[in-house]
Amino acid sequence: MTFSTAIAASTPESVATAAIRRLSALTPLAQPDLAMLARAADDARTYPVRHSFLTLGRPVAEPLLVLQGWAARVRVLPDGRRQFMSFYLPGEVIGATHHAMPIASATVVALTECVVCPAPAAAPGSALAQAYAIGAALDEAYLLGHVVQLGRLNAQERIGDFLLEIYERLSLAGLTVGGSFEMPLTQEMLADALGLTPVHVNRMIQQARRDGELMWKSGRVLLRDPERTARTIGRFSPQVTAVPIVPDSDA
Amino acid sequence: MTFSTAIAASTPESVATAAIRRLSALTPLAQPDLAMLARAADDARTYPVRHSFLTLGRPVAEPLLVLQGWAARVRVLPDGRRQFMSFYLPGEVIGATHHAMPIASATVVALTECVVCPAPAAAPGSALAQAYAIGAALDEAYLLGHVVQLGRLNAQERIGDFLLEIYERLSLAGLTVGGSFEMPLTQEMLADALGLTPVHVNRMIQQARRDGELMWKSGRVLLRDPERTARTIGRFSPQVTAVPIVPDSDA
DNA sequence: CGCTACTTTGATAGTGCTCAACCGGTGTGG
DNA sequence: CCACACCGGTTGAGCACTATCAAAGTAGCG
Repeated sequence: MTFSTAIAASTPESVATAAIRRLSALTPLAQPDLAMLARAADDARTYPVRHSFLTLGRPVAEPLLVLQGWAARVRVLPDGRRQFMSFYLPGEVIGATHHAMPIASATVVALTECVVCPAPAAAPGSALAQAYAIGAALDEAYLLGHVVQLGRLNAQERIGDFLLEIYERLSLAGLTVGGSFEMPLTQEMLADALGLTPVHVNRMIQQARRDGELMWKSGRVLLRDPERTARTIGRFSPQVTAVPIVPDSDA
Repeated sequence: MTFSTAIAASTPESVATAAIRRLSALTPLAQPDLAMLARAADDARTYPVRHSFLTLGRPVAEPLLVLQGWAARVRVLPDGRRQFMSFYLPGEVIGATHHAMPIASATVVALTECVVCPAPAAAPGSALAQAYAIGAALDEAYLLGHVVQLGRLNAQERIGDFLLEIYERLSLAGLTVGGSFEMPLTQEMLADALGLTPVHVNRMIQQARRDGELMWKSGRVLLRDPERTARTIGRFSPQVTAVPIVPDSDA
């Protein structure tokens, strides 16, 4: 209940506002879907940092919709090296097992305090089902982007690319304010996402600051010129709008 | 028709043998499914090296079952840097779009001459559907493994891990002979998969040879002691058998 | 025989890592 | 109210791993 109060305190917002905003951004949702989500949010539960939502090799329970907070898929090597493989932000679904694989292929832990609720089952063909599908596709696109990032970008580019991706993702949920956003990760966590050392992450961030690329103070990041940064990295942004939204007849 | 002749020439083998063997290894297939596969293989087509099965941002056509050869998902940065994100080996499916995303999130190219056929649609609940589902889960597990590899393994470990993974995957298709297997990738391609330089890949391979870890001659690799190598890297192998299968009669 | 593609080798530079210490804010207990 | 501990961020020195550039060696193929 530390920094999340800033969001939860403002009046007409429910705990599910950001998540609903993101899903609506993927596909405009109709009333029944919104009602389902509101109802599901009544079962919201709060989990502390380091809580494991899923454990590698253990069965997957129901899919969870993240309402607030950050979670991540992580793998820890026997010698202690750690790698974050992907992140779950508000409006994203943990354990959306499109394929009927009952076994978790990775551990999912809470990076911050997290509020989650059961992801309501979408009626086949509904807008919510569409939103889930797009979400799953984005998931994979982010993962592919992560591979490129780790394989072919240098430290500075990785940091820029990562922040741009987070910026885009949080924007979908309405969690950015004028190019700035909450970044609850420590530099050590960032290092574990980017395949770097905490010390080196620190140095590269400082250089980016000196170069006027970003501001980063007390858990909040401001990207000075996202477009320019994206261009210099050659960042590829998965386009949500790539899906033709044909309202009348679809799958 | 270069090295693949070694496989295709032997008599009772069809062009689909390896693929069928892999799918059967994922889940024992019954007669109707096998018949479907055999029929689909009649529509097999051969594509040359560098053929694009899918192109980033373009619509996805029908899913394709790889019968022979290797393909890969690739991303090329504006400045020419290249990264392979995942591979498709015989028995694996290109464009298995579990989520209804009509747009390709990556380009898929043939790394060798490839024989592919349309992946026959599986009846819901059939063994083939189950095989596809397990295949999709493995796909994701390999991708997650790739992230860890690029993020937290050094050059030698990456090479070892990669070869072990390929060894396991080819084993499912029956394409290994006593710990050795065809490895059609050039060292440059390997570098693009592992996020390294061709020169450095070459040096690390030579060191692995000197250390007695492997033999590598004219496109064929022999791992001397896979278990030991796996242990020293701390490799995590996704378990196919995690899915309950009735034990008494298998392939 | 000469091409082309791939592998190998050498020398040198640079990016990122390791180790170690210090700084600053925050929470806790005396 | 201050001492202390703790966590995360910051800094420095030195080193290791990997990249870069350039060239030579090798094998298949027309």
